Amino acid sequence: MAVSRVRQWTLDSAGGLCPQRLVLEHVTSRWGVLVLLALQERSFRFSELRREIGGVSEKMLTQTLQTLERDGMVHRDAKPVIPPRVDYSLTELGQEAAAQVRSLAEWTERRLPAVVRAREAYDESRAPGSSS
Amino acid sequence: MAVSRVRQWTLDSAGGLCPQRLVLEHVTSRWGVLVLLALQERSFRFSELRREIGGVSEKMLTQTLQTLERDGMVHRDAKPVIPPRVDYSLTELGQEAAAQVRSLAEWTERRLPAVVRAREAYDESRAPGSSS
DNA sequence: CGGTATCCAAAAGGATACTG
DNA sequence: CAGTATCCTTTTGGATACCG
Repeated sequence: MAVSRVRQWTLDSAGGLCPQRLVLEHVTSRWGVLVLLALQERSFRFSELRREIGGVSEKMLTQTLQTLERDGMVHRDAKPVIPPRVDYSLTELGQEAAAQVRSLAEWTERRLPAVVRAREAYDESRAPGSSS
Repeated sequence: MAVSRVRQWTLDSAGGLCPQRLVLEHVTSRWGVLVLLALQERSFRFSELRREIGGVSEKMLTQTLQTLERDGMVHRDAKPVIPPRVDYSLTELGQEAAAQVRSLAEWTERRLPAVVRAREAYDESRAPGSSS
């Protein structure tokens, strides 16, 4: 399969990220993950989504939504009313992305105990005083 | 299911990332993805892995490997010989992580054409001169 | 060979003020 | 309400030099 060729996933000739890597970056980015998970449930208005996620600045939410919209994952529905009302939802492509991300998120959650144990073992194995 | 609670995946009380989010960050990080994909094939020595991935600095490869080792994904086997020889391979947990990441990577690759089309449509719809 | 330590440039990200 | 524009801080990451 094509993905087995690791070099394909590294830098492009110009020193930037390859196209597929950019998409992966967008959907797994700090806020991208949370936007996809939230919108998978239902559509949200901008401020509503901001409250739902929590801790995200206006700037970053705007940027994340625009990136995902450009990538064809998010649909933006701006109603021409005053005050402005904009609804965000997932496209077909976005639903697929959200499903992938959710799968990864659920694996992470399932295996978190194993990771925590590994960390404790790792930290203890080189803790100061362990050999005195 | 637990992951549907988006708030659980956002910031912790101290303003940092929640534990599961940190793990996800590690396995989907720029070099973490490439390390997992490479080591899924076979084990590598440090310099060998560095060449295989390409474009990664010593510092970042070291950092990535240490993070993944601490998380219990990567096994580090340092042979006490001169010159030093260190082999890296995936643990059981790491193999699971690699499988998840590969699945996401393959989806990205499959759907890249749709993303590219979406981007073109997006860019063209607000290209200067489209309304003059 | 396989790292560590340090320094510095670049990029990400938050706070604030302002606009349609 | 839903952004945009600007500034500034924090984080990331690469280059270099050195060590076991």
